[in-house]
Amino acid sequence: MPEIAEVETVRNTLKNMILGKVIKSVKVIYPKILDSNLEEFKSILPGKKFIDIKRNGKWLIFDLGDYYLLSHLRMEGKYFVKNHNEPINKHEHIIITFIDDTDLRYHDTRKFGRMKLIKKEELDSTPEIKKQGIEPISDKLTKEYLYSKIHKSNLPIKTILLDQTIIAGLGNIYADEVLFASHINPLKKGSDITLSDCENIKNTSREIITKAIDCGGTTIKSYTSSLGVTGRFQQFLAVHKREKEPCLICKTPIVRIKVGGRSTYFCPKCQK
DNA sequence: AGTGCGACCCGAACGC
DNA sequence: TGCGTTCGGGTCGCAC
Repeated sequence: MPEIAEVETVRNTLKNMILGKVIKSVKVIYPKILDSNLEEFKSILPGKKFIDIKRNGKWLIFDLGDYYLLSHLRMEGKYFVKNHNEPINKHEHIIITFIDDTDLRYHDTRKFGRMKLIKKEELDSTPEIKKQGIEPISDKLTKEYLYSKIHKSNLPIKTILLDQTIIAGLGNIYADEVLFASHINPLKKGSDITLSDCENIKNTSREIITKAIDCGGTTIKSYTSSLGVTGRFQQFLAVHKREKEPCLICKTPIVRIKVGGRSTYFCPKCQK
């Protein structure tokens, strides 16, 4: 599932593949992916050029000149660049064809991803972007900021870390990893989180996301015509998806519980 | 306002 | 073997 590091990898890879390309036509096979008017989407895109690709939290932001195309991959969204004459896969829902007869194809087995076309000046007032919190790799993420957002909440810290309006881009995997690295129990209430905890969360989230982005970067060479989201970060996971396996620090079996409806992995000894 | 939960999807894992 | 059922996961929107 793409989190901030995977989205950053997709962004960098796509920049190398589609910047400068001009759209010839658009085919929308599954319109529910769009949070925009279908007819507008199909009529506005042709003629636009991909000028840049930005990112905010888990949102990809394609710069088309006077418009932005926003794209959220949710669980399994992927982009593929293919020749226009290749057969359309059953999970390819949006096809953007360029004047050089290559396609940018949006592929999503779960159909959870979303796209939205907005005028450039609307970016800062678009709800999806406006409510993004501070990214883990931003200098603006301070322990004081985190403490102010966390210490009045009765929710478990795991749930708080998944709130994109506080930290933008952390998902279920990295939230578990950050809490393990910070020695914080995922069920600890926001109101019990200390300033020192916040400093740990700030530091470990920056370290983990930076490392994950670096890992994603190392896989760029393996992308050819397909742009998956399989980074190499898996090999560094300390707790996530490691139920019953020994803790890397103390050998205690990793425990899996549900927090706020989400699978949560932690070490009961290291994360009291 | 803060919180909880169903809905959205469908492939994989599971149960019989 | 093959069928039906359950689960997961990010975010939204509705209910309380």
